[in-house]
Amino acid sequence: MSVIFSRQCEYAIQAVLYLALKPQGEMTSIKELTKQLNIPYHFLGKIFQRLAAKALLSSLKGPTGGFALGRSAKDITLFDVIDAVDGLEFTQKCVLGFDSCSGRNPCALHSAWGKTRDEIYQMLVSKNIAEMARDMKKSEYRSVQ
Amino acid sequence: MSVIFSRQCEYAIQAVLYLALKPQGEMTSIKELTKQLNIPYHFLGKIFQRLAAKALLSSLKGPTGGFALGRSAKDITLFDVIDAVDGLEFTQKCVLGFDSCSGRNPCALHSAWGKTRDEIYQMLVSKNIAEMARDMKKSEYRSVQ
DNA sequence: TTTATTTAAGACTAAACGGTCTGAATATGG
DNA sequence: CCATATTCAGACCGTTTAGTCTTAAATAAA
Repeated sequence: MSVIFSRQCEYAIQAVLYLALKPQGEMTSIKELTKQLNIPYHFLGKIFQRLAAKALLSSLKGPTGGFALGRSAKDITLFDVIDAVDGLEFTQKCVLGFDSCSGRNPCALHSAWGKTRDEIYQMLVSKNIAEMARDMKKSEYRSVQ
Repeated sequence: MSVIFSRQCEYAIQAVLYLALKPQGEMTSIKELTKQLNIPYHFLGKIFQRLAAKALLSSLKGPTGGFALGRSAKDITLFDVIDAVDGLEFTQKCVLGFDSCSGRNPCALHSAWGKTRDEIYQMLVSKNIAEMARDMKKSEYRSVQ
């Protein structure tokens, strides 16, 4: 089981961070991505297809084709990727699963989780993927291994 | 999709919190629990069966039978319940799904998530389920509605 | 002792998620 | 024009999770 985000969302994040290190506009093939990141080929194809439909990515068919970020890496956060893949349910649901949980009728973790959730939100929006990808590269980030 | 814990783990937590409000040793039937908490009858039966096998609950067959906490509510935390149902994977896995993520080879969220994860841990162990259940009752907690 | 009520156990079904396969469409370069 | 490399699209399959059903075993009370 994944921690918070679905498997395909994790893959999407990893692949988008990989694209963020490429020169703007350069096309990268699914083949390269899945080899470098160790992600199932056709599965990432599906995921990227959807992200291209939502304009988070641009795509081009044919040889020299592939995918690129739909806008500058400086203008994309992890939150954007998560929104596009998993949606934003996780920002709203009660962490203990109580349907009736609310400020007026709080569960035992309502306020504590509210604080944590805000922190997670900040974690996802305070840096763009260009910075994040650079940080990972700096600290000897290796995609495979 | 649930936030962090599986559906059955959420059910387990809800039901255990319900038991925590009962006089120690009093048996509560699956029927009462599933009615009050709006949980599928047979599913909670399965979940509680496993929790009884792990001694987190005690059980008794026959009329006047049912389930009770295996030890004092003061000696049980949500962490205990989560450990018994979902296990502790979520405390170890990389939030972005990188297999290779570690202190030496950190992902872009490694340190930020570490801090958040510690907070979540505190959230789960700093109060016992007796206190938690009382807190919820105080603030007009109603299981069904 | 009989009946009713409850958990125990395991097989079963349904839905969600992860992943694969195939063929068509599109673009490039020779 | 032709061969090749790529995405696009949709059907398909496998695994995990959620949830159901049935029967047996145990217990209590009449």
